[in-house]
Amino acid sequence: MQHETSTTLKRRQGRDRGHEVNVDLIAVLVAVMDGRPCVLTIDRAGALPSGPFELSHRSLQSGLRVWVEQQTDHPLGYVEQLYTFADRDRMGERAPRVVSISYLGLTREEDTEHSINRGWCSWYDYFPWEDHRTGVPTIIRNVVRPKLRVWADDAATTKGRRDRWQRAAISFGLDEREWNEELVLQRYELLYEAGLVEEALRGSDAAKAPPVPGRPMVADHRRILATGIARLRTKIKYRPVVFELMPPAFTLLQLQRTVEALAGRLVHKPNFRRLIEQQELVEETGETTSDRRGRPAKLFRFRHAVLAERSVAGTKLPLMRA
Amino acid sequence: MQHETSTTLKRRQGRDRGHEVNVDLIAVLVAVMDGRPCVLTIDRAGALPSGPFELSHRSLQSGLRVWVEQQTDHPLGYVEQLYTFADRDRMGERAPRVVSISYLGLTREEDTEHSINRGWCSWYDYFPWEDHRTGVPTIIRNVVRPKLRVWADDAATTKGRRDRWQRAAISFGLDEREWNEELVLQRYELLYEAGLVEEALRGSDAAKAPPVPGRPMVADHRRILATGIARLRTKIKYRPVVFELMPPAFTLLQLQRTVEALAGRLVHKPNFRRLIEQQELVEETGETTSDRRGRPAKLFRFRHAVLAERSVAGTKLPLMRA
DNA sequence: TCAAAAGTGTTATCCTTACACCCATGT
DNA sequence: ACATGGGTGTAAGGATAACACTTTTGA
Repeated sequence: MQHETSTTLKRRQGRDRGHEVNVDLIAVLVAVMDGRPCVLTIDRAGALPSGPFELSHRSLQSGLRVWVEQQTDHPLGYVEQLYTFADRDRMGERAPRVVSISYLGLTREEDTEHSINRGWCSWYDYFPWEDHRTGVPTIIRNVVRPKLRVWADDAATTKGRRDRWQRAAISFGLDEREWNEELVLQRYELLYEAGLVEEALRGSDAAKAPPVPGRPMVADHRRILATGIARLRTKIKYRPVVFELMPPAFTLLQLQRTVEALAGRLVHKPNFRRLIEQQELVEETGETTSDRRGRPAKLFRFRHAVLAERSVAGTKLPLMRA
Repeated sequence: MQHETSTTLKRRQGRDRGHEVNVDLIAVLVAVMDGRPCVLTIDRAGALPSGPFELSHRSLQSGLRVWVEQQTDHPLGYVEQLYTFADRDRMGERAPRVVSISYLGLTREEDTEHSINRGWCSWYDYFPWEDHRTGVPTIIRNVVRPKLRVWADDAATTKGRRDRWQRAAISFGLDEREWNEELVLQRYELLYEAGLVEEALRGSDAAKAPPVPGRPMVADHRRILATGIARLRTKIKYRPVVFELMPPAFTLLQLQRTVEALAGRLVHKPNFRRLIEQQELVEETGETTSDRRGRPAKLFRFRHAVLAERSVAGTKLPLMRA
């Protein structure tokens, strides 16, 4: 069995035909406007910008750029690959086989009427349970928790009921547990499994419990969006990616509000400022703002040098000194 | 431009033909045998187990399992997706267009002659500069550093030379910089860019400088392996994945040696033990070993409960208390 | 004067790191 | 005795979290 190299190579080199698949490139494009973390869709139905990967594309990323710029007139800045999906059953009814390679993109967008019309809307429209900036959303106590309770109790065995409830409680921070903002995908998948989001009910005609509030999206796009949010919430903690979402000059409070919009929770102002300055992520421009009420704030810009200077990796292992 | 939904949907639903691509599934299978972090290849040329994604496969993962089990007779345990590649130019000469979806798999393998014959070999054969357990490898001082120096000096401008050397120094921990074991992929890509690995020389017939030591692999498999190692070195720090590589019962030193094999550096024994026990990752089996010299060691097993109990996510933001 | 936002100082606590040392077993 | 590995104690230093407080502006 181990000496299949030659046949394997033949397959890789395409001499065996018949395994061709359609490959889609799909983008989660994020911008933060006035404290709202927004995602770009190409229509009201909630479809992320996407298009097929073609032989003419130089690479996956360049193919993605082509489609996004064509569909949205929006130039693409920072981009990173998210995940590749290909599950049957999750793409809606009788969908043909497609592999979706998803990407996360970060940009800046002015907060104008025009922008909103062009399909930017808050990701909390799709995930209302994710915004904890003003405390635990009431929807969790009033809707999510009771519905998950029912789902858990619906399990066949005692152990099944306990396991379901434990998963629910951990994901959503129930029963005195801490809320963990990074578990965006876990939460969505749990609701999907429990039949509590619209996407999960599409295949079957069975009369199920009405879903939890939160705008659905086309095909499995809401799952892809959840993947993107989760990735971004994790990444802002160890890489200076927030700055991709900021204008060239900004105040520390603006920066803080952007982080809070993404994380979906508030941060401690004095400590946040120290954290940023101590890490030498920013430098003063010399200017100040005074457009709003309150004391004028110093303007800062991102120190692009840190991208080269540091490799920033948390250790977390008790290494020996060299 | 924004109202392309219908055409986009048509494309997604495959009504436009002609964009079919071959999709390959490819596995980086890892096991640690006697202090050596091993990767499975299906031949002596250094080909990772792989095969085409077919319409009959239920999902990407299940397709992968089929191929790996067929090509290696090895059952697949823990699996996670790594990255999806599709660069032209990196697949060897005139290769046709292929999208490679790569996975990382962790297993246990007995350390027998049989195993070695079946294609397990140390990943440090492919990346000799990555093993810092016995100090900085001589190959870095004697080969890598001088060759990168030449490459850096070969840049057109002063700034180009400075930038190249800075990248080299950060990646490889030169000039008093700290070694960062997570930058496996960065290092390989840098060597590739500098024309210092065999894979980079394949296309051109130009007489280039001889490459740095380190076994090459088929197509871009060494890059995929580097991606897998990097992922694993990062992940062991925040998820209890090491245990996938351990036998059911083990001593703390065995666990430590496994971590060290993966990280490519030594850890501080007393602190390592405290870290493990304090996190309640393991529990005593009650037995002890005495097969070797030295005081008999307690045997431990992984507490599978922690997988459910905790969600383990580092904060790193100065959050406000709830 | 007050509200709102900018900023500074300081302390308590925890985690990481490092060092020092003792224990148990086989040769 | 000593080498090898197992195992504990503890103190220094740094990062984080929390609290209290001052400053500067516009209404």
